[in-house]
Amino acid sequence: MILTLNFSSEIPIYQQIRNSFVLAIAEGVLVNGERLPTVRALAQEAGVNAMTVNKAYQLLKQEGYIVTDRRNGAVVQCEGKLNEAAWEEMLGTIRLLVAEARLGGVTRQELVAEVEQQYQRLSSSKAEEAARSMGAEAAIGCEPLAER
Amino acid sequence: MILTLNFSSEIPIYQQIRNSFVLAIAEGVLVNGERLPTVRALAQEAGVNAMTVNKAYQLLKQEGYIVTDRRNGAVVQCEGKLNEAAWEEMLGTIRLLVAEARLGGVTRQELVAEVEQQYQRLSSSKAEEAARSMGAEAAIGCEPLAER
Amino acid sequence: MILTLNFSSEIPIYQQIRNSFVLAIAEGVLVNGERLPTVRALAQEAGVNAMTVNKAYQLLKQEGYIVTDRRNGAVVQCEGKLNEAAWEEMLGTIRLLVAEARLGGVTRQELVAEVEQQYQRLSSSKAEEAARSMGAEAAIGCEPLAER
Amino acid sequence: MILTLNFSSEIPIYQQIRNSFVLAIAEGVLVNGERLPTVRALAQEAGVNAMTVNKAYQLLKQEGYIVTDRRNGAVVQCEGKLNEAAWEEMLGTIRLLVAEARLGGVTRQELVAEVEQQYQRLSSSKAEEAARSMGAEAAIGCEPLAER
DNA sequence: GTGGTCTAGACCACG
DNA sequence: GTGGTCTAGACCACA
Repeated sequence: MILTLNFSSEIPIYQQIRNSFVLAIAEGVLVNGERLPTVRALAQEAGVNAMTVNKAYQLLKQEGYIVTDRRNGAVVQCEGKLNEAAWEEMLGTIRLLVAEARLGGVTRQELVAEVEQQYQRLSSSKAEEAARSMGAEAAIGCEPLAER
Repeated sequence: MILTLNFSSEIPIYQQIRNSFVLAIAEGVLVNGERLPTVRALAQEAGVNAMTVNKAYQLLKQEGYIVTDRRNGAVVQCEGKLNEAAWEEMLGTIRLLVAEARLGGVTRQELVAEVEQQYQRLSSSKAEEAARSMGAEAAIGCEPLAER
Repeated sequence: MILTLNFSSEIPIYQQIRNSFVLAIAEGVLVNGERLPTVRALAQEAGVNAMTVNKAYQLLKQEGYIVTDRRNGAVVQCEGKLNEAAWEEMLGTIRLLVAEARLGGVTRQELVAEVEQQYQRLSSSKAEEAARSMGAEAAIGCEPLAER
Repeated sequence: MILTLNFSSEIPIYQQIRNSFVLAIAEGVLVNGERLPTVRALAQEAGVNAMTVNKAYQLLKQEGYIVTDRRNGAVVQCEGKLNEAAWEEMLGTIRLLVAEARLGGVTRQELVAEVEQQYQRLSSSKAEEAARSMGAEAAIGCEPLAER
C-alpha cells in the first residue's frame, strides 16, 4: 500500500487518506472483505498521527466503504449504493466540474472521453483483479453484477 | 443576481460565492465584459462580511475568470484556457468523482449522460444568451471559438 | 439456540450475547432451571472466543439472570426483581429513549403502542411456552406472580 | 447550562454530553435556532478537553440535532424525523428495555405509565418554553405541529 | 494487538 | 473568536 500525502495541501490529511482508499477500492487494489492496514501501522508508514488515520477510517465507515470488524479491524465492505444526499452532492460536483471545464476550453468530447477513460480504467483494473484471485466469490468487489 | 448560500455547509462561504459566479458565467448569465456587483453591495445583499465577498473576488481574479479595474470594479473576463496545474487538479477531481460514482452504483452510461447533459445545458444557455444580446462580440462569453 | 451476532456493530459482542439471552429468557425460549449451552460449545457455534462467551455469562450471572453451578454449568434462575441501581439506570434509558423518540417525530401514542405490543408479545410467548411444557412449576419462568 | 458528567462511567464522555443536549432539546431548554455554548467554553466549564466536546457536537450534527453555522457556531436545528436505521435501532432498544423490565418485575402498567409520564413531561416543558418566549415562531422548537 | 477514547497543547482557515 | 485539524503521547475495552 503506497499512499502519497501532500502535507502542504489545503485538503486535510485525513481526507487525502480517505480519497486514496476510495480510489484503491474502485481500482480493485482493495477488494471486498480485504483488511485495511491497522491504524497504527498506516500512521507510522505515512508519518502521521494515529488519530488522523482513525478519522479517515471513521469517515470511510460512515460513507459505507468499510466496516470495522471487532475481531479483524477495518475491512472493505462496499455498499454499492449511494444515498440521496450523496447523489445530490455528486450532481453539484459534476455541475461545477463541467462549468469549469467548459470555461477552461475543454470541449465536450474531451471531457466525456476523460470520464469514460477513467471509468474504463476502473473496470479493467477490477476485472484484472478478479481474474488474478482464484476465488471468484471473494473477488467480486463492489462492482454491480451487470458490469462483470 | 440571486445567490443562495448555505451557512451550515462544509464549503466555505467565499468558495460558494466563487462557485456561484463560475456557474453564472458558464451559463451565460454573466457575459464577458459584464460588471459584477460591488463587494459591499453583494455583501449586504447576501448578508455576509465584505471580507468574504472580497476573498471570493480575489479567487475569481486569480483563477482568470474576472479582472478588476479601479474604475469599473470587477468585470467578467474569462481566459478560456486552463493552465497546467488547473488541468491536473481537474483530472484528480474527475478520477475521484468517477471512482465514487462507480462504487456508488452509477453506471458509465448514467455518469456520461449526466456530464453531457450538463455540458449541453451550458451550451444552450450560452446560445440563448448570445441571441438575446445584440452585440455578438460581447455576448460570446468565454467559450473557445472551436466550440461555436 | 440461534444467536445472530453483528461483528461490525458498535455493541460489544459479549453484550450482544448477553442481550440475546435476556430476550430469550423474557420470551420464554429459555425457562427457569433450563441449562445454557456450555461456554465452549457456544463459542464454537458462534465463532467467537470462549473468553467472550464467558464474559457474557459472568454478566448475566452478575445481573441475576442465571446462576452457575459447578455440576450443571449455567442455568437460568431469574431473580424477578430489579435492584435500586438497575431501576435508576432503566429510568435513564427511558428518559433518553422518550426524548429521542419525541424529537424524532414519534408520537406518544406510537411509542406507547410499541412498548405495549412488545410487552404483550413477551406475555403471550411465555404463556405459550408454559402451556407447551408439562411441568408448570418449571415453566413459570421469571414473571412475578402478580402477572399471572 | 448545567451538565453533569460521570467520569467513571463506562459511557464515553462525548456520549454523555451528546445525551445531555438531546435531553435539553427535548425538554425545550434549548429551542430551535438557539446557540450552543462554544466548544472551548463548554470544555472549560465541564473540565474536559475541547476535542471531546467537539466530538459530541459532531455526533449531534451527524444525527440531525444541530447544525454548525459558519458564522455563529453550533445552533439547534432539529430535523424532527428519524431515518430508517435510527428507528430500527430504537426498536431494538425498546425490545430490550421491555424484556429487562418484564424480567425485573416491572408490570406493563408501570412501564407504560413511566413512558407516558416522561413524554408528558417533555410536552409540558416545551409548552412552557413556548409560552415564555414571545416569538411563537422561534419557540416552535422541534415538536411536530400536531402537538401544539 | 485492535480500535476507541481522552488529554493538553498547537496551528490554521474562516468570518 | 469560531470550529476544524493535527500532534504525541496515554489508557482502556475488546477479543
